Parts: sequence; structure tokens; C-alpha cells
Amino acid sequence: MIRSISSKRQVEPAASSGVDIERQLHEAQDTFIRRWGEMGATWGINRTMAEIHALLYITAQPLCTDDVMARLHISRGNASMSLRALCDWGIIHRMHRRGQRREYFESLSDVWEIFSIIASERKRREMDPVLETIKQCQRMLGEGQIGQSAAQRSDVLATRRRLEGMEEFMVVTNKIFQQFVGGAKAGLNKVVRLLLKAF
Amino acid sequence: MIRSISSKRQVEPAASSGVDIERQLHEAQDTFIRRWGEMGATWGINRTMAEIHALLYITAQPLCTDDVMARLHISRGNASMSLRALCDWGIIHRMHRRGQRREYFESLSDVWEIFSIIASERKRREMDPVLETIKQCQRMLGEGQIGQSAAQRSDVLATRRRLEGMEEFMVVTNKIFQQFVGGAKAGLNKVVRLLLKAF
DNA sequence: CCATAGTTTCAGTATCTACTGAAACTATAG
DNA sequence: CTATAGTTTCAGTAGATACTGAAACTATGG
Repeated sequence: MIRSISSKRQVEPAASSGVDIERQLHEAQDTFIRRWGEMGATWGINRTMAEIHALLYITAQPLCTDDVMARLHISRGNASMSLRALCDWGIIHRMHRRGQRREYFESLSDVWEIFSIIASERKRREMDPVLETIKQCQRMLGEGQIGQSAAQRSDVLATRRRLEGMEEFMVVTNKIFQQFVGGAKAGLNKVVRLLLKAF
Repeated sequence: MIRSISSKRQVEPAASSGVDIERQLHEAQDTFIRRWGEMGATWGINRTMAEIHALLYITAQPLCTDDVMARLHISRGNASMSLRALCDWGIIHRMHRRGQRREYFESLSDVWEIFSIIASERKRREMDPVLETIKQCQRMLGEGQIGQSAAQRSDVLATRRRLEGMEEFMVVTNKIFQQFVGGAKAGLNKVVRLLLKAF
């Protein structure tokens, strides 16, 4: 019996059925989706949102809310809200099919664009507040440091220098970042072109 | 009464006491530490570790475990383990003071170096596995796609194209990244110099 | 070998975030 | 207006992570 199965495989190497192919495609997609979700989770994007996006990206087809629910085993509320959030970010789009009331969603196809959107959002929400805090700290240390002991003076100076170091780093990083992001929207960007030329 | 207070301030503008200065420094440092901890949390570095590092960075002084515990109100176990983890990462160092058995810790002072260490670690833990998964998916779709319907063939091809798009993006991003990181260790790096020249 | 400083482990707990399932609400076609 | 598709809200809960406090363990100086 075992032999007959394996011999069958040998006889019909190219005859994998349509069902097999579909299952294989499905499995490959799920592998990608799962990994993408895990990565998203450690990047401050919640797992489900990352998975929905991965699904739309990898299938390269418009799917409706029920498709997403079924494929990822999530509730209607979750699917609906997550899809809306992804639309708000602009990394997926709503799509109508004429003659159908039902709405479909599809992912942007350009990875550079997707990442530039995500990255800009993260910069705004995470880098900018830190820069603001650094400035605030600098203001707090800018006033009234006359008359203290030498030791205190040097402590204040040391902290100020550290704040400056951090500020400089973030400002420069932001500049690089904006080049990367701004350029990405116009296809292969300036930074990339420069780098590929240079190395 | 109110007037007398304000006039006193005018008369002695430079006479803020040593205690005031210390409190002010302390507050500014805490502000930074808190914000840094929040940022770390959304970046996959846990809040306490980020705070410990922020403390050592911003005070610019070697502190011992008990200092850290007291300043951040955390338990001995937590402090000890987090300090060890930071040492393992290499963004803080142990330091001995002669004649004392007690160990002190101090932060690297170069922000570029700190970030290149953190970033490399994140790349290794998060980007690399994704690249690996993409390759795995490609292998899964590389075999046995003969004999299926035209629709199935096109689905498989579409998914393959998406995998390729993602792979290309990650490979290029990794290259940029390594330049950034590798160069950072040698002070202002190649990427930065290129960019500052170009823009 | 003892005393002490320091480190690691761990069970229990607190905290946080995301998710479900249901209900309420809104929009549209007929 | 009614039926239906679709969206939003929310209370309760599940699951994950990180933290504490204590105990066990390790290393070192004397």
C-alpha cells in the first residue's frame, strides 16, 4: 500500500491536482502571514493588523471583510476596525465592484510606499515627542545654575552635554529618514540610488 | 505678602540654593528617563531596561545597583537582571572602583554607537527571520505548479511577485542599514557623510 | 572556612493590550 | 418604510509580559 502511493507519485510527477496546488499556495501564504504578524508585534503594530495587511499584500487580490474574518479566524468587530485603521493609514484601499454593494480591500503593491507610510507614522508618534522632551529638559537646565558648588555645576554640564549628543543624533537621523521616506514615494529613492552607486 | 515674594525673587535672581539646583537637575533627568522608557516600550525594548539605560546615559556617571534601584523604584532582582542584559548588549559597561568591591555601571557616551548596537540586534532578531521566511515561501511555491488551471497559475504567480517585491525591499534596506550601523562605529559614518554632502 | 557582597531563579501577581460576541447604530436599495 | 449590508461601540475576558519579594545560589576577601 505504501509502495503504491509512492509509485503513483513517481508516475505522475507533474499531475499534482488543483486542490494540492491551492493548498500549497494557501500554506505558503499562511507562513508569510504568521511571520509578518510576529514581526509587526515587536514593532508596535498589533499582530492582527499586521496579519490582515500581510494577507491582502500576499494574495494580491481584493478581499472583503468576511474573507478576512474567515481566513484569519477573527471576529467581525476586530476585522472591521482593523481594516478601517489600515485604510486610515493608507496602506490598503477600499474597492467597489460594480453591481455589488459589498466592499473589497486591497493592499498597496509598492513595498517602498508601504514602508514609508508606516515609518513616517512611527517617526511622528515616537521620535518627535522625544525630541520635544529633550528640548524641554534643556530649558529646565537652562535657568538658575549660578551659585552652586563646582560639583553640582559639573553634574549639570554633564547632563546638558548628554542631551546635546542625543539631540544631534536624532536631528541627523530624522534628516536621513525623511530623505528615505520622501524619496521612496517616487520609486527607488535618492538615498538608495546614492548608496547603490557608492558601494 | 504676594508682593514680597515676587520682590524677593527680583532681588536675588542668582541665589537659587544648591538644593534647588539639585532638584531641578533631578527633575529634568526624570523627565528624560520617563520619555525614554515610553519610547523603548513601543520599540520592543522593555520600559525598565530603557529607563535604566536612560538614567546611566543622562547622569553621565557610574552608578551601582542600589543607586539604580533607589532612583527608579525597582526591585533588586529586576535591577540586577536588567543591568546584566544591558551589559550583554554592550550599551553599558561594568566599572570597578579600586578599594571597593561594589560594581558600578556606566553608559556608552556615543549615541551613534549605542544605536548601532541596538539596531543590529533588532535586525538580527526581526529582519533576518522574515527574510528567511520569504525564502521558505518561495521554495514552497517553486515546486509542482504544472497542470493547474489558468486562474490558479495566475494566483501563484501573483503571490510569487509579491514575495519578490518584499525580498528586494528587505535586501536593499539591510544594505543601507549595515552601512549606517557599520559606519556609525567609526564616528560619523559613510551614509551620513554622503547625505550631508548631497543635500 | 566563614561572612558578606552580589547574582540568579522562581512562584505568584499586577498590568496592559487586544479580542470576542453582542448589541446598537447607520446607510442604502427597493 | 422595511429589509439588509455594513460599522461602531463596549463590557467582559484572555493572554502576554514584566515585576516583586524571597529564597537559593555563587564568588571572594579575610
